[in-house]
Amino acid sequence: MSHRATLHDVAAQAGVSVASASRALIGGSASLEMISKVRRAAKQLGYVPDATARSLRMGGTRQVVFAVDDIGNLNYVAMLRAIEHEFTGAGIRLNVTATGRSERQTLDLVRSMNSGAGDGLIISPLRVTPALRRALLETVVPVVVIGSLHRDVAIDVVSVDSALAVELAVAHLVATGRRRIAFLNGPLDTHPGASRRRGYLAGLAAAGMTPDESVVEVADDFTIEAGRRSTALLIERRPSNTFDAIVAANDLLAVGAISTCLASGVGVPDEVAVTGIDDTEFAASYNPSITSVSIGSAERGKRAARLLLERFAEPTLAPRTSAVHPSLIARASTGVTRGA
Amino acid sequence: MSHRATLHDVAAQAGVSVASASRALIGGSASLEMISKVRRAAKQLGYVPDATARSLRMGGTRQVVFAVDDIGNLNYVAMLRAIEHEFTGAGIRLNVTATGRSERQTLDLVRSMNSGAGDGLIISPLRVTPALRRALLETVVPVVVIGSLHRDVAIDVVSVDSALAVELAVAHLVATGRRRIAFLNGPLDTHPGASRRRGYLAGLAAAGMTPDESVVEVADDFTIEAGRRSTALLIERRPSNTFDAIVAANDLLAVGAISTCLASGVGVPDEVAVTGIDDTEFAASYNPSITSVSIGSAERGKRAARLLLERFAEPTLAPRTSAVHPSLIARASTGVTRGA
DNA sequence: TTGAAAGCGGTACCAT
DNA sequence: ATGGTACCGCTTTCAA
Repeated sequence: MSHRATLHDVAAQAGVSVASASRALIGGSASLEMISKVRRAAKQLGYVPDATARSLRMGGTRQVVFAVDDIGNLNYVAMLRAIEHEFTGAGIRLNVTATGRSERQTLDLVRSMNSGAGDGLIISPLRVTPALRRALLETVVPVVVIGSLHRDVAIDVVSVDSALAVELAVAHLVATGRRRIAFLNGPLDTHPGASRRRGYLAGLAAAGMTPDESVVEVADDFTIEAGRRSTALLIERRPSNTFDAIVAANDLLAVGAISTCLASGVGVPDEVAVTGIDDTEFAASYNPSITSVSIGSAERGKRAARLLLERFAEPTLAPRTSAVHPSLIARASTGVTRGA
Repeated sequence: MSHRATLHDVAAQAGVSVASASRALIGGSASLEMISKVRRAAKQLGYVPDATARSLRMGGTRQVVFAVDDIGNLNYVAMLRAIEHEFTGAGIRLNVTATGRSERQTLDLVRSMNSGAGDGLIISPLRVTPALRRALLETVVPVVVIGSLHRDVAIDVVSVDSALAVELAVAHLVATGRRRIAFLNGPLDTHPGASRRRGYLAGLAAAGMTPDESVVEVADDFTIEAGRRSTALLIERRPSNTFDAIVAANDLLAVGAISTCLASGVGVPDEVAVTGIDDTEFAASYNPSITSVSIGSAERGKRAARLLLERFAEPTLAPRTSAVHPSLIARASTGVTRGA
């Protein structure tokens, strides 16, 4: 068997027309005899329908693309699992692609949707540049953004109040007696970076504290390594600029912060309390376990999938926004659940 | 613009034939005037070629599928990145799919390759069942397995001596003075589970130690949570069955082991040393940092991608096997690099 | 119920 | 260099 069997081969083998063969397999009108004849031939030849040809004819791959910046972030893994779960059963396959932090790659990916890469796109971009926004609008298939679009563009969005997440963290630290709260942020040109900074300032203001930029560091990425580097800078400036807490903009940064503190002999949570955001398994399992603000990653994934599914069914629906509420999970890194 | 522009539309707009339009865009023989005319029309209409149609005609999606069991394991993320890196530039898109631990899903995925899901498959299966082995053999597109196939089936494989990895861990523990070494394994019906058990026994034998099944636990998954549960059982049996080290079958299990030990008041590494396997970022950043045996995940991903690329170029190549060597990275969890 | 034939959107071979 | 056309594999009218 040097070549894959096509429907033609099956029809020939069964001694019927391709049309009949197609109907017999798909479930059109066909006699029982026809059905058994064709099925037998198909089995004999090991026939498998060609998805490409079917897509071309039917217009639509039964495939959805999920695009994330950093697949190494468990945050996205949680979304991925939830999305996959929604689609399984709907007979839709999920195509995960990491856009690798480069705008070029992201744009290519988004544009590829117009050439049939999938029937829909779920994307969670760190940076929403004008070019990306335009590309998303020009996409012919439905798009759902997990994150924010900055403007009222006509696209479905699942969002979370990222600033509020940080406010919750700050409030928790204040409530547990911390007085000088440092901030370990990610890049300011990302949406999370920008909004979390706002949340930090709002949180301080709510507590009647004045911000001090000397205890604010901006990591160049939302990763452990970047968190480590920036935390080292923070510590270097001590004790002249001291602090008794660090609010990290996500769990990976928090891990970087804690490991660096400990390696420098700074106790966590005794000397410095640390909080993260995302409530990943990483945070829950770290030592000490990390207080983190859940921004409902699994829930957002689930909602994104449903929005997409609903739009498939009803393409003329007005664009919708679905918001998830953040909630803080207190753990050992802020000293609240010590001994747990 | 209610409908996507097709090549027909472009040709009409430019006042030329579809054949000429195709050539002008693809790069066949065409006059400069033709090229500019067609390109202008294409831009005007926002024409984007349909990948599905092209695939059908050309035979081959420029897409490769990478299938892993647990996308939440950073081990696979390392492979993914390496693979992606190799394919980028070759103009091949990588389609990542998590097979979610269920054999059904895995089989469906593998079989879908025969219906044009991609031009090739890289798969790293935890369990190689007879059904999976058969499905892999029946696949019409090239397959590369990262792991092991148990038999000399005619498929490219990138492997690592998983048993040796555990032996290295045991030897390291022995060399650093540990005398009763517990083993936290993953499911025995997986390839890693089975071979790592062999490595554990071999390692003990090499050190002149006799195995004691009361310090061996088999977690029901290679995850943190499973590791936690099994470690709790291990600890429960102390001090009657004591141990001063735990060899975990991967980093996630190691994290589960350490966090459970610490939560139970068992010091790491003072009372119990712990080692992992995979050398993920998780291991490097944990507190204490975890001694882990690298099994070259990135390297294996890279090699798998290259094997596939080479087979694309030379389909008649004899099946090859490429082996990576494990190496131990000593960290704080075994007390060697304390204070680092 | 069945078969013949027209596409789906491209590409490539064939003449011109 | 250009246009006409067959064809990739499948689904779906349309007649018979």
